[in-house]
Amino acid sequence: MKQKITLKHIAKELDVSISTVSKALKNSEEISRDTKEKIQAFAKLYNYKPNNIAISLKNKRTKNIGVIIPDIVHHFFTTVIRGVEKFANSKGYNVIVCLSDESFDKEVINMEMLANGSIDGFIMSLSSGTQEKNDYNHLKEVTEQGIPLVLFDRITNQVECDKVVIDDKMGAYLATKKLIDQGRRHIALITTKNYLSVSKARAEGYLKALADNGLPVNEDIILKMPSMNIADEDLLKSFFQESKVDAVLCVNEIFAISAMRIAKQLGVTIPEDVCFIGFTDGLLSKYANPSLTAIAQHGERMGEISAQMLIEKIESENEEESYKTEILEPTLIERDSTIN
Amino acid sequence: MKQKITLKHIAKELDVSISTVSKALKNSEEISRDTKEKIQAFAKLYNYKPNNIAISLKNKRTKNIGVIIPDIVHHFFTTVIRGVEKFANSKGYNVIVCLSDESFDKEVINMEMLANGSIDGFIMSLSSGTQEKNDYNHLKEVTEQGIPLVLFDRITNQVECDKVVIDDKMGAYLATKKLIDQGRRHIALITTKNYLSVSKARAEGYLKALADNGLPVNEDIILKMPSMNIADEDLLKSFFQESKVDAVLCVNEIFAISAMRIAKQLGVTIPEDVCFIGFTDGLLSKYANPSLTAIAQHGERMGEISAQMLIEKIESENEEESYKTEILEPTLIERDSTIN
DNA sequence: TATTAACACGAAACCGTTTTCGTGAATGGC
DNA sequence: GCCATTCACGAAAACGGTTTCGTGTTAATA
Repeated sequence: MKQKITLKHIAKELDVSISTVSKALKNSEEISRDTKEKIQAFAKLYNYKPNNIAISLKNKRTKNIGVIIPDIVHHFFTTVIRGVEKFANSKGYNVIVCLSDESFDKEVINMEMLANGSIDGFIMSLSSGTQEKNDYNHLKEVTEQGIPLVLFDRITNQVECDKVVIDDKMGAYLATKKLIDQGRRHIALITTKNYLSVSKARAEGYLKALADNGLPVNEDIILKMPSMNIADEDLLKSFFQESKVDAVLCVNEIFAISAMRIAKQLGVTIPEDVCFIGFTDGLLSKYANPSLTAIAQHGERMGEISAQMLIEKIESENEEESYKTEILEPTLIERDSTIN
Repeated sequence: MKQKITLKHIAKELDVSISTVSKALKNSEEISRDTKEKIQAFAKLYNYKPNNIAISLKNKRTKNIGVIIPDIVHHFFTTVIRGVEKFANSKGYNVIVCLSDESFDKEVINMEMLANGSIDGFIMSLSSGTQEKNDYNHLKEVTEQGIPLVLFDRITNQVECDKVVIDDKMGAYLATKKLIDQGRRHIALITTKNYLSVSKARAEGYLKALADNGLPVNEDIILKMPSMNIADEDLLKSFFQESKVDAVLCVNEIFAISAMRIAKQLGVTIPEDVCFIGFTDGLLSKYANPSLTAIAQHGERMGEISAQMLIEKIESENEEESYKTEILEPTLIERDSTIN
């Protein structure tokens, strides 16, 4: 096992001072050409690489960014991470990923772990626990310390920082409008409990589209699922048996896929009898049968933009506090679960 | 913006030395009770937290582990990360995730970035580029420096280190055996080019099952897809038109789902006419129509074990080089794409 | 020849901790 | 009242770099 070589080793070996070695390796003008060549050759031979930790301590810059997300086994979040990674790596940053597991406590613990020098800034999406509890002190503490923070997708207006979202309301509006234009009049909404910011915005878009087109709101066909990661199949079954609907908008893929399956079992033909549109254009939508028309959330783009905003803040000299909210436009990806 | 407080600040403020503060906060016996209480109260008031970077430099321990995977928008890898996160976090470690994007060069760059002090050890799965190139010098360099390394799933026997895999050969054997037991005689294998270690192992299991049951190998029904992330649909179509098969084993979910779709389009009924089994029991398998019988790879467990092995190596005192290979048993998850 | 400037390098501080060792003061024993 | 402990704390080195400033040597200038 060969030990990592340090400046001190090189200095001792070549009988010069540590500062000379440091400067020589940076090609400083101060050092004579002979000495530089000698030192550089030696360093290369022994594959010298400066120690990141020491540099971080000196510069007070880690070149790490912390990403805290609720869940990683989730297509949307992984695409965001990919976007973050891509941009961050191109700027020489590493990405530390922490999972809050939808829990407020874990979110706090993770932030505290990273906030003590491990990272230069945060990119995060709020856990449902945090949104439910409505407590954002851990975020405020971090921003007060001057650590840049970018919130994406699941955000709050109670914290001042940069934000990146897609226009969820518009997405739901687009989808609902599409269904209305196809002549659908009894459009169901399958969503979660209301504390998630995105669910709320999507419901608003749905309601606005109905209102703009003179359609009544029927509370009986707005179905709220108890969990967000899995659909309650019994609930869906009784729903489709009892309610007469000709279209369904779901706030996520899982709900949409499950709903389609149950509907098919009950003899419904898709899209003729009932059309389906889901949020989050992931693998499931693409490979569903019939394939699912979906609102694309552009996760990778979101990740890239988040990383870009964060790194700009990190590397900007001035202290002026100005925060932007970037709003991405959702896209309707038409597939076989709607007509045309 | 309140600056982070350091030992030095506390020391100056309370008019004691830095070492006294450090000891007091560690509840050292050396310091009098009065002084300790005073210092601890002050530290708590100003929410003092030691700087991780400084501690890392001092201890030569970062409490970070680096995970390098080929792709993150991939169910299996995300489950592994979740497992790693879970175990690592419970031991106070953070996880730095890097994506090699299936590229040898990126894998090398990522390793070098992290190997200079940023992490205490690596967990990784080889990129296809690396396996194709068959060059593992970057791994060897890292292990020679004494940095612990755990390889999972996509491994190589050319590097001495701890490894975690599932028994891919056994998985394929199990699946093929299952199909044979159901009376299937013309069992196709849909796989990738052979350089991926896992594909190779799975092909072996398939062949062994055929041989053990006296069935001939028909090269015409072993289909090799050009890409591993997406199925070539034209290839699949002509395959199902030309070959008469009564069962299909696929080395991943995407291939299986795509194959089922094409088959259905050609009038095949599943599972009566043709049975399907896929590798990687992910969301697609679960939500497919019909749902897909699959070989579960237990990604999360793999992640946990990898993290455990790595952290044991990191924290073990002795230098003795002994490496284990942990082999997990795959499980057949029966669903509607096979009979029973 | 004396002064000065350029050159090439080293000493030391610094980043924020931990930890070893030393030391002055208070206490105890005789 | 003297010596040896114990107590409570500080000084300083160390981790591995970067950077400012100082300095001895040489060469150019007056």
